[in-house]
Amino acid sequence: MIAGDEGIARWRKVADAIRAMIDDSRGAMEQLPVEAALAERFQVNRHTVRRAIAVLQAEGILRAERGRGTFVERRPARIAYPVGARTRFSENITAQSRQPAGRLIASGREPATAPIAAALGLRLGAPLHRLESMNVADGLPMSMATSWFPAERFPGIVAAYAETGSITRALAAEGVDDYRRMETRVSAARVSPADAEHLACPADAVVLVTHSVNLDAEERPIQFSHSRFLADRIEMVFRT
Amino acid sequence: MIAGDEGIARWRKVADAIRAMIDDSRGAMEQLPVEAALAERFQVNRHTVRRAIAVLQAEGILRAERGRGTFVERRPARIAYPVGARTRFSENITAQSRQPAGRLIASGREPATAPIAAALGLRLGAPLHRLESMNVADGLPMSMATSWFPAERFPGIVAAYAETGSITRALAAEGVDDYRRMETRVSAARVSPADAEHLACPADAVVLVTHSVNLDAEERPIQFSHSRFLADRIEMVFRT
DNA sequence: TTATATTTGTGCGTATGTATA
DNA sequence: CTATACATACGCACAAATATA
Repeated sequence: MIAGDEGIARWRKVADAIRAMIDDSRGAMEQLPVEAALAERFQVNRHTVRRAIAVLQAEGILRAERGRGTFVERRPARIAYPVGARTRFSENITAQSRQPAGRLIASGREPATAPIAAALGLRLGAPLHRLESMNVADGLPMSMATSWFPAERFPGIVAAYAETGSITRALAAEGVDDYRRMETRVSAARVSPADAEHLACPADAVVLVTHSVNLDAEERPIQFSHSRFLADRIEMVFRT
Repeated sequence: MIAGDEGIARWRKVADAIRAMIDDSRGAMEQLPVEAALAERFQVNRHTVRRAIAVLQAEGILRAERGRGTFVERRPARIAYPVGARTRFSENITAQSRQPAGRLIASGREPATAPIAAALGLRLGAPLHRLESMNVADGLPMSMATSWFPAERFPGIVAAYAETGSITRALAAEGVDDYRRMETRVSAARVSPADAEHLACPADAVVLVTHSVNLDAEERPIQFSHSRFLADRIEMVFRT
């Protein structure tokens, strides 16, 4: 295909060639030729083309749709998500004139594991309410979150969230007028299969993973949460 | 393979079964049976097993080595990387009794593009020094960074970095005794092929992507940087 | 040190399923 | 209903890296 490229697998060369095609078109190419045509053009088997397309899908450059074709992804700008002591999902989203919504996915009562007990200042095994939720902006899924609350202090937190779709309002219903975020730990990973299902994203999407602790006005921990934000839809902004 | 699972692809079922095997072993399983054995056990073609293994590799659960076998990844704990106004890579790393090192990968002189000019408060096309570097802790690559500095104010910044391996010391050599970080924007993505080469990581690794601006004591922007941290080696910690 | 076997990686051919146009 | 286009699955063959006798 190219001179002096003996040691490189064909599917890599095909992937590079397709990437170059897209770059060269400068945004003009919206759809890829069909797999059979690409296989013919590069003189390889259709499987080899498919492997190349698979990696380009993983890179977020292409999106294949069964029965329709393979399309070049135009990536939308990320929503900025300022994180600070007073971070609230709904406020962040409404501030960008988008429509926020929180949906209860699942909930349960469970004993505190070591890291959560430590974060919340509880004894090991203390009863917690676990709340799995999804956050949406303008109907587009943005993130999944798992939150733990001390069950004794917040007996009705799950019901309150189910009704209001907002952690802030659910906490208010349980008597917490104000709270602030203490620490946010940020990492990243591939989306889990279960989250991918809810977020309606590719199985190999990348998520920003955060762990954070919220404190009430008396500096008592009230919530430990673990959120997964779709990395191609959100960008976190920290001011220091 | 399992009753009542008609609509699910075989490779998915195999992937789920392997994931369950690993979970069930509770860390005891270090190596997977060979592909042929798995194909026999699950009564599928070897390609089907390979596809399942491919997704588990993408999830970071497995690592295949040609000629040796397929191994279960034990994931090492991430290094905490506190980010604040006074974030310095070397201080962060030494604070955890690890040995930091910065290496100059490439450099160049180029005109400011619109976003960089805006971030640095320069006119469009103003001359910049671009500095590509790699940061290492204990000999293990941690991140790649691209930094831009106003070329007129910092004519010798590249040489100073090449000599010291530290942005802080290079800026000091150029007359900046102190600086602070203004804003950090955090997202995530798959590693680029070029970065994967330098970081010696899998081609499908996930990176935390940050964009940040540093200011000198007079609040003048002195540096715009774009860093890519390997997400499985580092966790950023923001205190708010 | 040298063969040989083992194990993963690549590539092709073929067939069939499923969603879309 | 038919043709198109991507998705899944199997079988075969050989290459490349590693392990073992």
